[in-house]
Amino acid sequence: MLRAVFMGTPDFAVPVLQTLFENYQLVCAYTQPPRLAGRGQQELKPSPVQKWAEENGVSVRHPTTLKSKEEADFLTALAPDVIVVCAYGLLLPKNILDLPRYGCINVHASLLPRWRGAAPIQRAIMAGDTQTGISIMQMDTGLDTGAVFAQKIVPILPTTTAGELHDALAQTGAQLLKDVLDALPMPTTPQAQEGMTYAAKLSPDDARIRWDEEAAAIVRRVNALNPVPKAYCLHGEQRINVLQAEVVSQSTDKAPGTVLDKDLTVACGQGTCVRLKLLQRAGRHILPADEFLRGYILAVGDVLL
RNA sequence: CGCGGGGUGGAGCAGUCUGGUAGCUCGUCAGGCUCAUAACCUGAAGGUCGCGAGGUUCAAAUCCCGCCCCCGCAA
Repeated sequence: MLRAVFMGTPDFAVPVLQTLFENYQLVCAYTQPPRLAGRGQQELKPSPVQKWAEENGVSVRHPTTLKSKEEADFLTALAPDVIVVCAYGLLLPKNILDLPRYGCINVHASLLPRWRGAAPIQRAIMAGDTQTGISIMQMDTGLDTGAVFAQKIVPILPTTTAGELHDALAQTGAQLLKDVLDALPMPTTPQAQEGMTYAAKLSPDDARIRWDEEAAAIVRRVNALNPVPKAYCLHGEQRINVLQAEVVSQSTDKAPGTVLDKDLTVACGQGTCVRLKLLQRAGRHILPADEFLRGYILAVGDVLL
């Protein structure tokens, strides 16, 4: 049976970890060290991968770097046939990439070479892609540049949120990884030179709704940032998160950001309109538009910023 | 000790600063109107105001103390 080491950190990596645990000889899980997280009394919080691993009796290591001789020796002693990496957050030095018989295999949430990097799921939705997917690749020293074993497409609907896509891709990734591992040794295909894009990490600025964008783009932003970090706008001093919105087929000559009616239809760029469906003001729960309006006054004519 | 908002009839909120018989928009139930309705009219039920046989007071949703829970930002 294949002897594997896993390296990953967030929720997205857990299904992959689980697959390795259930189908192969998983000898160790690497993850990012516990970090200060949560509000109030900041507490050291283990990563989702660490949590799952500990609950299932998988030994965990969370070094701050893999470049030390100590880590290299430890990994060598584990003698894995393959190292599976999924959203780990640490660069793997060449000596480790070359250590296992089958090298290091990465599960990436995009159809490479499109969306290499940190936030492929959100960027794909935000860009209006109608499909994305999973790529299983042989890692090399570049950032998501390795040759690809297999890819699987996952569709993106106009209403698909990052949360939904995240879950779908995580499942698909775990499944496709298993297909590849079971087929090893398996040929790879170098990534195409064309069509390469980088999925930059989301910045706080990315979450701000820009009302001068067209309605469709605003909806994509809303979907891409749901459930985290949440697209938002301002009503005076009030921060209002928008969790769901839809394009409305009507036009307006009102300034972008203007509330047009009691159904929360809002003017966007080029005379387009969106209707806000799910909102949340700071400190409050997420609410459907009608309930939101029951306790918060967003009058027709008000302008969102 | 990272910053901050909130827990009030089933839902969402106001009332708390300036203590004094609990309010608003919905929902629910009953009846009416209507060809009909998620529309309209009338009436009704439903609240220990997060918890503490805590403190202050003649009197606490409101002031003070302790605890629990939820959420926004930041990480």
